[in-house]
Amino acid sequence: MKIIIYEDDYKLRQSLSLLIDGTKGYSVIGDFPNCENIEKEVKTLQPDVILMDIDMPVVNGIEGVEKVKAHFPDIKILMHTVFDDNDKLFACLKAGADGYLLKKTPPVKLLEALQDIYTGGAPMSPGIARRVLSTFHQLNSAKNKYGLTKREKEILLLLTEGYTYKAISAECHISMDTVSTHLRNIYNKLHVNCGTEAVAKAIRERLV
Amino acid sequence: MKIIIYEDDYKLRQSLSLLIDGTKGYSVIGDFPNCENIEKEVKTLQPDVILMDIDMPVVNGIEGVEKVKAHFPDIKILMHTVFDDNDKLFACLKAGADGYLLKKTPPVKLLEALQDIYTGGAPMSPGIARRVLSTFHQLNSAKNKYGLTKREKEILLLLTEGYTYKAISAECHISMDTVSTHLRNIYNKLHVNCGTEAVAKAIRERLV
DNA sequence: TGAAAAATCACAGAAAACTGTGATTTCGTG
DNA sequence: CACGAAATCACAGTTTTCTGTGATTTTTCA
Repeated sequence: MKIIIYEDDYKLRQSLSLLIDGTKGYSVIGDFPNCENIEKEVKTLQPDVILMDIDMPVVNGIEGVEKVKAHFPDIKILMHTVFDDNDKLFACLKAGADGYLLKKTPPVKLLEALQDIYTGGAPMSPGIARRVLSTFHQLNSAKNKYGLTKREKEILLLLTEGYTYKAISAECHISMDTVSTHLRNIYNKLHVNCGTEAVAKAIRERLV
Repeated sequence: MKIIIYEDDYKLRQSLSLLIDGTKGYSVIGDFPNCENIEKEVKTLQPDVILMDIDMPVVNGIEGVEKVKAHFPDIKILMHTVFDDNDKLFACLKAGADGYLLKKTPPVKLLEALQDIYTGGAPMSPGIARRVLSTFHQLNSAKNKYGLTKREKEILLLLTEGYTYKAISAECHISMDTVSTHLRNIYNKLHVNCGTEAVAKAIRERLV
């Protein structure tokens, strides 16, 4: 397994390099203090895995991830950082990071994580994984917090699909005035003033 | 750590129970073939962790998760299943599962996962974790596949927030006709016919 | 610096959406 | 069965949105 390390702290970079390169099966083929020339470095060295800090001068880790993933989506990137706030975390995940470890992770776990990511896993520190999963949780909950009726949901759904009042009336076999009434009630229940706002709210809060 | 097992296969249930209960620090306080009376069982036994199969007769694991999490959100639930398709996976996560292991997981890893979930982690089989992370990936990509200009994105954003043409014209210090023109171009680029449809597409595809 | 892209404005008619007010019918449940 | 919630319809007036057509100015970039 060929590894590159990006880490601005010189001593830490050396320690990591020693630890990893000194373990059988792992080979550190490069280490750098920031992502300024990451494209060239990756292209030249062709690593399997990149161990990536976030907070680095000049070009930070998140930009680094974007650059690498744009050209080499198969190279795995393991974030290694002190940040455990949601903003940084999800920015990394969106950029395409394949794993996310906090720096307090013990060396043994770090080596395991490298192995894991190399073989198709997605290692995360415990709290991080929990945070990621919890983004899925509420998706279902509070499903009907606005008290929409069955018919109202049906009509709101059609509205989100671009149906006009007339088209809805045809689809539901009711008069346009009835559609109008339903939508009026929907707008009141959602506390919005027009169709576009209702659609936005419906999709954002997954009401449909 | 007090554990309940839900698993319809009698022999597997016995094996799991023996394995886990026979390990120091783990205590299996109940095992059942389905989730029919899960609320009562959980209330009576007060487990720390539930090991949950999905495909069970009468009341399946996903419904089980929903029932437990509705009343006891702090009890951790580790899914243990042969299914590795996205539908089942995300259904479980939305229901509130805290971890997801495939049945091919070796016993040692299963015990580790129980420990992990108990201490606030979210253990997942390698491929599963990868699948979960990849849902975040594309969120950024194809950002501008419709070729919207800066101004167009700005106006589309306002539209999704419920601004009328008039309000947009005020906000952007341009005439209503210009707003009209911009939106006309936006609708063309997005291949939609009206504002609501554009808003729906913009939010669904995260253009704004 | 010259062509293309982006942003701006104008006018006008047609279509659609929104609001107010009021009423009837259907349906499920205590 | 009675009651309330849900669903239905009607009418009318106002506002907003959409479409067609055409044009000018500003910016960007090869």
